[in-house]
Amino acid sequence: MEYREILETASTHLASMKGQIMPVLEVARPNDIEYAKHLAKVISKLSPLVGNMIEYNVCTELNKLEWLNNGIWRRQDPGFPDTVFDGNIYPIPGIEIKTWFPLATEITARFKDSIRFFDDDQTNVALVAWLPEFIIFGKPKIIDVWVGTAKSLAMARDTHYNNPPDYLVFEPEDTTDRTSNLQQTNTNGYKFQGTKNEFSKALEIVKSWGEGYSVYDYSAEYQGKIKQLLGSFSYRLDTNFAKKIKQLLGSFSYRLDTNFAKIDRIEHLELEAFKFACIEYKNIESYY
DNA sequence: GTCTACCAATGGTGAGCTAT
DNA sequence: ATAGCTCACCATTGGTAGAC
Repeated sequence: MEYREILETASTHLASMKGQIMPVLEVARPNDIEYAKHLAKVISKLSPLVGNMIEYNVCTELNKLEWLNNGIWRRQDPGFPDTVFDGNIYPIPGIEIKTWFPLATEITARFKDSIRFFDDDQTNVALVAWLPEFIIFGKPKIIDVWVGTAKSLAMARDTHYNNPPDYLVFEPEDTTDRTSNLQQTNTNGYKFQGTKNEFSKALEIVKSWGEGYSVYDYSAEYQGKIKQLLGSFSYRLDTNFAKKIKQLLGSFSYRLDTNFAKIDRIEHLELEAFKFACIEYKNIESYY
């Protein structure tokens, strides 16, 4: 089996898990209305725990299929992606599992990995939407699954966010010399915080880069340019003195955007369609 | 083996803006 | 007036290295 074939088979199988109940835990049925109200408020707290259990379950599920002695699916936590095919196939196929509790305010899962890791398109992302079988109580139930390529998510994210000088997207630094716990793999986003006047100045600089200045590019050259706007010390110092220095160097104030790459916001076409399909389930009547 | 320092990464909430 | 949405911000976690 070739790696694309393995990914394809696994992805199809994951999609077929729709409707499955995960017998991992059960929330007891509330006996009175007061407790039911309370439960409705806090049920989303289960999300991280159930998410992890679903990841574990998905791995077990995949190993039920026949893989022609090429290997087995193995869960790595921590590590990226969550689930990899451990065998004699290269590049190593993998599936990153993201879980979504559709009653929460938004899809809180993020996808920050640099597009540089997906050259071979060997990684897929599965978004698993789940709810308790009776909305606020019962066992977790998979209501739908979407699978797409990691590469397409990364591309959607980078093109959606990068828009200098208003918004800058940075590749992870070269950390190959560091120990494993200090390795960077994630992109990050920074939002402009300066005044209108400063913005016009920044825009001038950006325009001076020439045609295609706002198209995202992970090359060292482009990254160097946007890094100049941010300045290496902008988030450490916020005094008038620092502001003056930054003006002299042509760098401006930015804020690290911790919402960056939430998959709810990256405007990935297929994922948006899936999202709208799932929102149906927010309507409790449609659920029964 | 244990403790401290440090770090990447994630799940989640709510104020305030906007369209109706 | 209000429902829905955008965006800023927070709390917390799991992990390693290095000193002792």
